[in-house]
Amino acid sequence: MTGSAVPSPPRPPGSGSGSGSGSGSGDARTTLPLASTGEPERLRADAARNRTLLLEAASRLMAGCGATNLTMESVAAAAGVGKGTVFRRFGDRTGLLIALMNHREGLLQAAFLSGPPPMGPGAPALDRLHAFGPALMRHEREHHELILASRTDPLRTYAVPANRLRISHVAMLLRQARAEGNVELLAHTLLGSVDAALVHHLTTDRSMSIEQLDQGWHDLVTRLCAGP
Amino acid sequence: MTGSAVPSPPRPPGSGSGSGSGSGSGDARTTLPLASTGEPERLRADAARNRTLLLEAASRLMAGCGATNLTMESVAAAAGVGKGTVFRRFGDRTGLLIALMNHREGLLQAAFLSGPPPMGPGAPALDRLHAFGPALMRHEREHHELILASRTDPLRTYAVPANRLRISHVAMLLRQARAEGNVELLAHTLLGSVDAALVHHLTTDRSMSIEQLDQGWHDLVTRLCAGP
DNA sequence: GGTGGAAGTGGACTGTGGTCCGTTTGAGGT
DNA sequence: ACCTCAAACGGACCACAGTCCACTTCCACC
Repeated sequence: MTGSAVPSPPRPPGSGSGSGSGSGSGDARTTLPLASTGEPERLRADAARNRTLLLEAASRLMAGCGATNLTMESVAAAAGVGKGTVFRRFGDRTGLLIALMNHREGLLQAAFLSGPPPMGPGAPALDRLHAFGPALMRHEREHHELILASRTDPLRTYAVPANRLRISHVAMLLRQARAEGNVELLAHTLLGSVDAALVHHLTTDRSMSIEQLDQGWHDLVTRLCAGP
Repeated sequence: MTGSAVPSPPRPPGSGSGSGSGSGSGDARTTLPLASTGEPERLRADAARNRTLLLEAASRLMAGCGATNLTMESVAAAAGVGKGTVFRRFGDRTGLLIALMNHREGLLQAAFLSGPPPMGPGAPALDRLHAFGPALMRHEREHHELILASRTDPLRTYAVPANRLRISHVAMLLRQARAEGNVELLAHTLLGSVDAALVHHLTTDRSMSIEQLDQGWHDLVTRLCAGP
């Protein structure tokens, strides 16, 4: 089920939508903008159909050959369209991977936006924060190949809808938990500590266990939210 | 996993001679594995000469056209060698950029390894930590183009000598400052909060000032090192 | 039902990263 | 001096990302 609620950059150049989510005021609890970049503009029927075909083809090929071996031409061929179509729709290879990633992010988003406590609404902000890190780490581990492959340009990461949502969500929780300081910066710091690449490095090359990282997250959240 | 896609280069320079930076016990104060990635292995005279020619040519071209417009062929041509030579020496394009980056890291390393207090040895660890962040941010801003361009593969970052040195240095200072918890993880978190890409994003897209980020660093260091 | 034109399509084309392999060169051994 | 061979070299070659533009299809409006 390709929900098609997935935002994607129909316009290759991207250039980001202006000032989007307010720097310090948006409350994701009340507004559910989901992936903020807004719904993709209306696609013509054939374009929408091809978009779905392409995402499915890409997913299928990736499962078979791995993300690094995914070529634009093979995706186009597998979907039965021309190569130009892939580029028009997703801008570039990274854009395709990001679209794929956003598409798979749905479950996690549902869990922390509207799922049951302690991650979803209903639990105290601090509890939600504590629950968020471990869940995020596990999610990223599951999709780490795609996530890492889609990170070719470090700056682009910050424009990915899924990541923007995470940031604003964590920032909101920090605000609710009365964390002091620059909450946006704190949110980035917190999320950086469970970054997919970092987790992969620490568990693979530095032989840390995922439980150690969970513990690290708890410590960090505790320290950042603790009153003076 | 498709067998770690890193197309192991023929002769990647360095490869770290991973001395120590022990998982949890080494003290970088006494051992100076130094980044320098040293001059790696002994190169034949002609190879060494060409290596220098290539780095100079690359630096010159980059100054003129920017890192993104740097092509391997143009570097080879400018240095008066064949394209194969560039690849043999640096493995791939990213390898060349990383080598260039390591090369420019010298001053900063000297400053925190053996410069005057408060960053260099002689000052209390906590002071050194506080001084480190702002200096690092300014250094990265100065070279952000090269730094960002060299980050094509997120995992590779952790193998870059300069970054490994930073990590172990910060971890050492944290240990000396009696920070509790997983110091290696804390070091990554701390450094992540002043990551070049993040700083660029926050200052450029989110209109934060560098002084706000300095403040954020101080708060973070204070919280992470504060006793209970 | 027709029609104008914007949106979408496909595939030839280009530039660059990366590989391969036959040739050359430097340095240690005799 | 000469010999030997691993290391270094160079450039032809290949694959793939990304561009371009002539052509086709949808759909909003008559």
